[in-house]
Amino acid sequence: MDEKRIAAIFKAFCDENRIRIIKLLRSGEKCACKLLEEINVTQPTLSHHMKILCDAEIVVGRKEGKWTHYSISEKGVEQAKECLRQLTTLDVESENKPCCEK
Amino acid sequence: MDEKRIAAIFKAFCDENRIRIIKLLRSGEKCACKLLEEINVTQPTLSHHMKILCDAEIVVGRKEGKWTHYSISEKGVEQAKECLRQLTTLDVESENKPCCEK
DNA sequence: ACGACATATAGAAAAATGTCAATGTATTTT
DNA sequence: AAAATACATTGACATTTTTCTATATGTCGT
Repeated sequence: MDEKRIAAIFKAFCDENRIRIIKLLRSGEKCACKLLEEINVTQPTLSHHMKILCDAEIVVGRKEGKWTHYSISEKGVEQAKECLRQLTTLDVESENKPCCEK
Repeated sequence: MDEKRIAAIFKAFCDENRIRIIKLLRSGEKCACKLLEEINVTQPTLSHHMKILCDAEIVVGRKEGKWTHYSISEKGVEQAKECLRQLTTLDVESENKPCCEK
């Protein structure tokens, strides 16, 4: 995966309000109006955050009439975890010449 | 952990250059001058990114004479993984009233 | 002690992000 | 059909982040 996409995925988790939204969704699917009651932003701001979360595929939206129900995407979360794993797993294969020795 | 700290941890992973730096460190400890050769920023900008990575505890710096050797912190990475797990694990306990029903 | 080197810090400019008010688009309710 | 509701989009503004140049700090070699 390219750096830009990886960055987009983790951007989901680097705003305080988005973290609050994710925490709220742990208890299950919620519609935007419910989320709006719980976090202290205006409706357009919430909508903006939901877009970022959905683009990162951490959250999915399900439209039903005039409501949109959001929930955590198990698939997206797995991808984020896998991404974090790949990024941070040491590569023992590549021999690493010590650098900047005296 | 509070939202601010969680955000700080994941900020490590939401800049393209920092992701490149982390990828470089997978092959083992590297000094700043080596990293500088590989990513396309000035020395102060690299220094700035290293500070963010170290503050997030994803990377640790080891000073040795005039050099600073950076490496991925296994401990910090584990904490990030655990954090991601906790954030995204569904809470089956809390019953979730369906909201916004017709 | 002096010059060269490695890195950090300060300050400013540029770019990206978060926020809100106003407005648009569906859909539902009356 | 009109009003109300739920959500998205637009555009403006403020804040934060990224980046640079210039400079400071600390260490090494001579």
